[in-house]
Amino acid sequence: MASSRRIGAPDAKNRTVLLDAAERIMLEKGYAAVTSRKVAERAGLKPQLVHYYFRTMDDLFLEMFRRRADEGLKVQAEVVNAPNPLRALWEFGMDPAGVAVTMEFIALARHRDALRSEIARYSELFREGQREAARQVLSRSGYDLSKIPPVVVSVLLTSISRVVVMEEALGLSAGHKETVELVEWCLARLEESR
Amino acid sequence: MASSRRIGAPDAKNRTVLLDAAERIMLEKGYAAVTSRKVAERAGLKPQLVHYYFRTMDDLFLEMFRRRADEGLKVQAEVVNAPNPLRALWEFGMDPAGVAVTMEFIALARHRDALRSEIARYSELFREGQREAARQVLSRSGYDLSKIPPVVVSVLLTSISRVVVMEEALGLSAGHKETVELVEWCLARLEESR
DNA sequence: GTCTATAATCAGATAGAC
DNA sequence: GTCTATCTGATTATAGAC
Repeated sequence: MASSRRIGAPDAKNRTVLLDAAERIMLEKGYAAVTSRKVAERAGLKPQLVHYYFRTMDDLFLEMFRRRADEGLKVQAEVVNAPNPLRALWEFGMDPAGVAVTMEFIALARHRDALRSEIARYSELFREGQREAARQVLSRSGYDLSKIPPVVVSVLLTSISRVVVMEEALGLSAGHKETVELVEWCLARLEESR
Repeated sequence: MASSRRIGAPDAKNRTVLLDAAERIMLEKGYAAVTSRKVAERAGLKPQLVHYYFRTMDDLFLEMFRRRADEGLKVQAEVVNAPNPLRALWEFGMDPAGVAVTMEFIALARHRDALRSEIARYSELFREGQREAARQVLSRSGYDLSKIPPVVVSVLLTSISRVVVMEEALGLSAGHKETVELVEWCLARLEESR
């Protein structure tokens, strides 16, 4: 049942302050540490204000995710205009903070349905942008798109960067150097005309 | 400060019951839902018993992880004896429950140091086992090991299976079919003598 | 439109009883 | 060796004041 309690304006300054605080906590301490008290404390506000601007903690997480994903889509749209789009996408995907926050949202989403479907929706947009970039690069370089479906390039770049960065964060690095070298060798070949 | 409170015997029946309950909750609802109350409820025991058998919740998580990882290492050691070891490893890595629990532990570990280093230690063992399997397969098939370092095969199989399974759980499947086909085509080539 | 006082519940942990 | 009574504090959320 939807509560009738009033909610703060979407463009209020404190709302943004709270989202910023929540995001920093999520990155530093994980999603489970994002409680109304800790968010408020970090924002320098009273805990009850979290519930004034966000009806529930789930709403807060949803807004955090949307804000970040919209920003990420903008960055990706610029990144694919680089001289070597695949290489630029790869480096974009190797950003430790980006990977960490994404992993937090995915872990959180496994059991929060609203967040889960929102992540799926946005992920599809990210993948579509990457697929299109790969399609252009591959066809420009003269590859047979029926043999190397561009979308596979997107899945591989996403998979490898995420797991390598995640493992580094855990203190595991076996095989990373060799794998990164192989990926970069492949990217160089894909982005060079034949 | 180490507490002097006594702790239950490692082989007590209820200790196992609690670990089982905790593992099911982690799989179904995520690590944040693994609280002493919920674990006890699922186990049909009193909440205080969790703290009798495990000094802290962190200890409980550590024991859950060790039990599972030891079991996983045993399974992997058998799997690499299959006729097509890489293919068998790939299928082992595509197990949704295995991936889900692993992801939960990794997310949890990012900010719990004891768990983090334990995961790193075990991950190294898993990777080493896979590396050795890949080394044997590749050299048997006549590949040049200096061109395709076997450890890369391990990193790639781990990365791709984890992310594909994770995305499926979110309801995202764009590019998966094509990627799985490519992986299986590669595996077939690697495991066939040339 | 913005914020506070307060309810109701849940969590981790320990000392001490059987 | 096994389990319980209980403390202390944190957490989400709402109704209502400014």
